[in-house]
Formats: sequence, C-alpha cells, structure tokens
Amino acid sequence: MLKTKTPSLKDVAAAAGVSVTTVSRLMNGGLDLPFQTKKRIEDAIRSLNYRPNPHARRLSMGRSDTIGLVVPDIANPFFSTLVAAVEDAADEKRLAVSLHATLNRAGREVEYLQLIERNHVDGLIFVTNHADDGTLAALINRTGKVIIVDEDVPGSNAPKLFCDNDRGGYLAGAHLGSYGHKHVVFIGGDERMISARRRCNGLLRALQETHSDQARVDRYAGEYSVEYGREAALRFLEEKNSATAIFASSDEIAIGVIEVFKARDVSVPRDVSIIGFDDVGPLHLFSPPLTVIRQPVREIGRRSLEMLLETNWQDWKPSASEELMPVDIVVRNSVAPPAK
Amino acid sequence: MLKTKTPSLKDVAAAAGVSVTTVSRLMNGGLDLPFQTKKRIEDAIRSLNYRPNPHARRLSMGRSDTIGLVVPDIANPFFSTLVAAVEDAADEKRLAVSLHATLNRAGREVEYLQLIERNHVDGLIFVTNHADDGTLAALINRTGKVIIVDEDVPGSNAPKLFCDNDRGGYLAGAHLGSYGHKHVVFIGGDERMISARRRCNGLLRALQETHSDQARVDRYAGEYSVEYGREAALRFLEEKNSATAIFASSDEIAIGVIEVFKARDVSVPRDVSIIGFDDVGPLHLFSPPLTVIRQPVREIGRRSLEMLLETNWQDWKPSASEELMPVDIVVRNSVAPPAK
DNA sequence: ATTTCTTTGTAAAGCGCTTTACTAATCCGC
DNA sequence: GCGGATTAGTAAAGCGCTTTACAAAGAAAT
Repeated sequence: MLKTKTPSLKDVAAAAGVSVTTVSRLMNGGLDLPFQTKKRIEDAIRSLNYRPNPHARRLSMGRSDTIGLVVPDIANPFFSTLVAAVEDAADEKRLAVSLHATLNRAGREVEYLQLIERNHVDGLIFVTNHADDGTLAALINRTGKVIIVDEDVPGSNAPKLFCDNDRGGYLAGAHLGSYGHKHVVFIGGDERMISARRRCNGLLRALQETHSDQARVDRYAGEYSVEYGREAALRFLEEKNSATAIFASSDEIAIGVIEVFKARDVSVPRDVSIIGFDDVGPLHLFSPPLTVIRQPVREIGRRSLEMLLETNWQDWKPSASEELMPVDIVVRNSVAPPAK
Repeated sequence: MLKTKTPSLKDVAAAAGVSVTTVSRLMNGGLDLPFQTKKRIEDAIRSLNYRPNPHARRLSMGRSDTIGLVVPDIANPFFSTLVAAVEDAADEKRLAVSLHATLNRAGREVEYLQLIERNHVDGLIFVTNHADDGTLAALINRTGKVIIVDEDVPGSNAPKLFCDNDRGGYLAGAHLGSYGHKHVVFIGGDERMISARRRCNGLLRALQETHSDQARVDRYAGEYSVEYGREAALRFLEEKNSATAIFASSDEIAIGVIEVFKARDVSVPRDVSIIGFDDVGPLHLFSPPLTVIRQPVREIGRRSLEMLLETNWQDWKPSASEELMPVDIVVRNSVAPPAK
C-alpha cells in the first residue's frame, strides 16, 4: 500500500480551483456559492474522499465537540446504563464521548476533572459514589462546565441531577409499613452522602406515618457494592438484628445480601423482607423476584447531557439548581408480612 | 471571573526566559538541561499552572492518543464489562477511549470505522454482533488498525480475538450429554456468525461422542437479545419441541427464555434443562441458578487493547491471526436428567 | 592557537483548519 | 455610464504545539 498522504483542505481547493477559504466556508455553511463552483468543490471532496482533520479543526475552533463522562465503574450495570444513555444522546448531537472510570481510586477524579481545563473536552458529566473531602468541590467550582449526577458533591456550584431519593425512601417505607414492618435496616452509603441521607429520611418518615413511634430504622453504612452487601448481611445475621425487613440501597448491595441469605438458608421474604433500589439488573428473575424502587436511569443519562448543553455557562449563577427525576416502586415478591 | 487566557507554551517560555523549543523539548524528555534552567522552567510551569493543549499537540504529532471502541450496545452487561476492561487497560497506557454504540443501526458501524481515517483515533477495537454483507470487511481492509473482537467480520484482514466458541459448545454438549440429554435446541445467531457456528458444532460433536447418532440439535437463529430469547422460548413451547435441553447462546437469550418459562410454568430444570453462555450477570441468583459457559470477558477486553498496541501496523500481513480465549463451564443448577 | 566536539540553546517551518480583513467583479437604479 | 451595493472570492494570520536545522559557547584534542 503506497503512502498516499491523506488529502487536506488545500488539496481540495487546488482540485476545485478555488482557495482554501472558500472550501472551508462552504463546508461550514457560511457561504452560498453559485451552483457551478459549489458542484466543483463537492466533486473534488468526493473524488479525493476528503474528510476534515478533527485535530486541526479543534485547535482552530478552540473546542473539541467531545464531552467527558466520568463514572465510578463502567461494568456496574447502573452506570453502564447511564453511560449508554449519555452516549446515545451525545451521538444524536454529533458529540463524541470520552469515557473515564475512577474505580474509586484516589486522585482519579481530580485528574479527570482537569480534562476540562485545557479544553480536552467541552464539558463534563461527573458521577461519583463516595463522599468528598472538599477537594472535588473546589476543583469543580474552579473549572465550571460540569454537571453533577446521581450523587452530590457537597459545596460544589454546578447544575445537579439526582433521582428523587427522598421519595424513593418514602415509597419503600410506605410499602414495607403497609405490610406491617416497623423495624427495618437500611443498607447504603454513609450519612455524608445525599443518596443515603434522603432515602433514609424518606424511609423513616413513611414508617412513622404508619407506625408512629414504633418505627425504627438501623443504618448500615458502606459502599454501594456486592461486597458490602455481603458484609452487611453477615452483620445483620451475626448481631441477630430484630428488624423484619431490609432496604438495600442499590442492586449491588441487594445482590450481596441475597447471596449470603441464600447461603445461610435465610428465606426471603418469609424470614426477612427485602426491597432494593435501582432496578437495572434482571431482578425479576431472582428467587424471589425482587421488589424494588426503580430509578429512570436512561432518562437521567439523557437529561444530564441536555443539561450540559443547555446551561449557558457564561452567566450561570451558582444557584441551587437541583433537578430531581421521579422514581417508582415495582412490586414483585420479596416483601411479605413479618414472621415475628 | 475575569477572562485570563489559559497559558500557552509561549507564556511559560517567556516566564522562564527561554524559547518555546526548550520548554517543549524538556517536557517531552528530549533534552537534558542544566539544573538551573530546568528548575526555572519547572517553576514557571507550576506557577502558571500550565498544561499543554491536547489539540495542538495532536495536530502537531499526527496522533491522538485516543483509541476508538465500538460496541453494539453499551448497556448490555457483556459489552459494558468489555468496555470497562478496555478503558482500564487504556487508562494504564494513558490513552483516552472514544466510545461508540452502534445499536445495530445501519450505517453506524461504517461511520464509526471512518473515525480512524482522519486519525480521530489511533486505532479501533471493533465488536459487532450481526452478520456483515461485505461492506464492513471492505472498509476494515482499507483502513487498517482495527482489532476485531468477539464476533468475526468474515473477509476482513485484521487481528481477531474471540473466545473459544467451539470449546464452549463442546463443554455444554458434554455436560448435557452426561446427564442423558440427546436432543437439545441451540438458540443463538444465524449460521453466518462464527460464534453460532462454532458453538453449535462443538455442541453437536460432544453430543455425538456420548450418544452417537441419536444426538440431535435444532437451531433457532436470531439476535442475541432478551427479546429473541422470549420469542425462541415461545416457539419451543408452541411447536412442542421434543428436545429436553436448551443451550442459550448468551445471557440475554437465557433471560428471555427463563422469563417465558416462568410465565408459562415450565419448570427448570425439571421440565427442561438450560445452559447459558457468557456469565456476566448475577445468574447465580436466578431460580434456579443458571449453569453456564463462562467467557473471560475482562481478559478479552484487556487483551484486545494489547493486541491493538502490539501489532506493528507498518508491516502487518493479513495472516490468519486469530486468538482464542479459553472458556469454562460453571455448573449450577439448571441442568438435570431429562424427564421424558 | 586552531580545530573539533559537546553542550545549551534558538529561530522558524509546519501540522490543517477557521476566520478576519480585503479585493475584484457584477448588478442595479438613475 | 457612474456611484454604490452586492456577490464571489482571496490572502494571510492565528490556533499551540513539535521538530528540524542551525548557532554560539565552552571543553577537549591536536
């Protein structure tokens, strides 16, 4: 294969007998040319199979037509569904997506946030799933053009998009309460995390509405992982917790819990009821099918891109702009009246 | 926030009292400078908080330090796990990944393949999951620098990485055979797809080794989707197929099958045995836990990036270079002796 | 003391595009 | 047939970096 250089704008211009400016302007829609000229240029483009060099274009224009997407873990179905939705929406807008996973490694988030600084990307959709010590918030406030999704970075001034965590908790609590559960353990993030705090609040509120001061919720705090789900389930068993139901704050946690309950012959929902959160995996095929609060993950993904694109960053005020996506409950078979 | 322009190499040079060349060469390791000069420059970089503009760098160097990754569907756990592994490996090599989902839409694959042409990306990892009419193969052969993963694009000259499909089929067949199954239906892609062909061959061979000419496999061909799994299960039931076991060629298909079996009160494995393929979802929590051929998805992801990086594209010969990753069987509880 | 290497730099071209500022040609009304 | 507006097009600067080709200064060799 002989090394024919890829054609440049100049080549096209030469072939069409016009200047590069003319070609460039034609291509970018800034010029109405007489039919003849236009056709000559278009023929030249076609016959040379010309495509603009994106790097030159980006350097010249000072933007990249690429958005950054940083998530904790791409393999996690919740995030991968989110990624899929963002990619889909971005593609529609002819934007590329530069994908980065932090895997909760220290410094990763900071590093990826910097991508924006030298306009590697035009904007960033940022999702974290652990508490921040202030570093992240400071960086976000300095760089701008980031949308915070799913979990808050407290102190950051950026448009935010969460699911309606409080309502999620409330729905779970109301459901559990209506079955007669008064004491439930909440397994989720720690109290610094908005998702955990709000879900827990909602849960307790609903329980109290049904059972007033008999209502009680214990909080087990840890990562949103299968591993922590197992750990929490073990703790639940070992401390012979008298709660009759568990509210597992993510699919992953629920999976971990169910795994050990299965191994220890704890029957769900006979011995203990479980209600999950997210509903992205095939939970309906579990035994028993898992009752769950569903997040509209794809909508969250699409909406986050919209927000990134529609906010006018020039004069965006650090307002308390927080958008909440609705959740709902999907009732399956993992909740029953308490045995005890 | 006043509009301080982001610092450029020139600013650094000025601040350090040297030329831009010097700074550039220092940063790219091409120069040993006397300690004093070096320190001056480094101080300047630090105090200006300078970071090179990636677009300028890319334009100048003619490469992007970005690889493209095109998959059929990011939300599908199999692919998302693959994506996660590739991203992880890429990050280690300081490469960005540009992610694209084809969603089996016509023209998408072609379009993304073009990314490589104007060095938008330095290489492409390409995974498709349907048959090609020759267009893709032609394009791939023209552009080069692509690794084909998971499913073949017949006629394409590129390094290829698949799992050991034949052995996967064989393992499934041997397992089923040892339980006394002679007649099984294979649900998977059509005969133009290497994954389907090889798995089916392996399956039949194993069955024949156990039951010689009593062995029989029916092939249901369709997409690797939950939807098709449902469809196939319905067909299975409606035609009262006398097969005693089903080999579902992906997690998705298996999920679809199990869904309808559950709805129709077909008991697994009592009425019919099922064996799946992939094992990326939480199949162990299904009822019953699904026996499955496992693909080393993460390893496939990592390896595909390695292959992209290690092949010397200058003098790569269209050899029959096909690499196979090992699969294994994980026995759970969805296979039992046939009832009939 | 002159030549020859190194060391320590520099100036300037080039990557391929966009865009600003400008000019030449054509058309219109009178 | 002239001034002015419009149309059709150009030249050249600039985006921020890398890299080639070259130079000055000091050290080593003759």
